[in-house]
Amino acid sequence: MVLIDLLGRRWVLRILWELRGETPLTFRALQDACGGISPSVLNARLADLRETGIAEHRDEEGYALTPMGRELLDKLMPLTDWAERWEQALGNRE
Amino acid sequence: MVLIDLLGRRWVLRILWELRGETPLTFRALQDACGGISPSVLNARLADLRETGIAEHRDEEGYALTPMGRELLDKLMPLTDWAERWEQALGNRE
DNA sequence: CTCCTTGCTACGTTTTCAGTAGCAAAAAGA
DNA sequence: TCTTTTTGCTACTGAAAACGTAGCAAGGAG
Repeated sequence: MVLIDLLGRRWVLRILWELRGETPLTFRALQDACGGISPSVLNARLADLRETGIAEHRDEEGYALTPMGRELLDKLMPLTDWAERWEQALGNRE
Repeated sequence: MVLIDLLGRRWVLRILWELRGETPLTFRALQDACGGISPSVLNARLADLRETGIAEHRDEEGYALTPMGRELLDKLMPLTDWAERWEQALGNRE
């Protein structure tokens, strides 16, 4: 339930997704990747993710997922299969 | 990405979770299950979920997941394992 | 000393959500 | 038939959150 609350906040899933790469992203790079999220909100969400041990800020590198955060992302990735079929089903009905 | 956008909206994950049972829920039952979400927002989110074929309203019964919605939930359920370890790790550090 | 990058904070505007009230339609009960 | 309930919402106001832009302090590069 705590997880539902966290993931249900706007931008959290997106940030997780944008941090899927191997190399860390700077604050501004992450902002751009998310398509122009405002810095105050990004900062708030990063605080959430850091407090819960999902993301971290590495000095001289930028933001990245913790090992735990990466596990979470790994559990989320299989959704792409479903999402593909889903989007196709949606397309066929409009 | 469309999925990230949809699931990232407030209450959507929660509604999905509350519809996990076998029997459909009425509008008000769902409202109570979500802990008092306001009806206008619930209605908006249900519209989102119906438009995307994830939930549906069955006459004389109430709201329930479509087969596709249930598949999505099935893909989401394995997260409980991770969430348990995560909450435990959080508890140990505060 | 200047210029650029980085990680933010400030702040006014806009959007969304919360919370309560209530309505029309259908079903249930008397 | 005439309430009373239940159900699925809509309306409205105030509060909270997000947007969008500006800008600042600290550090590094030139």
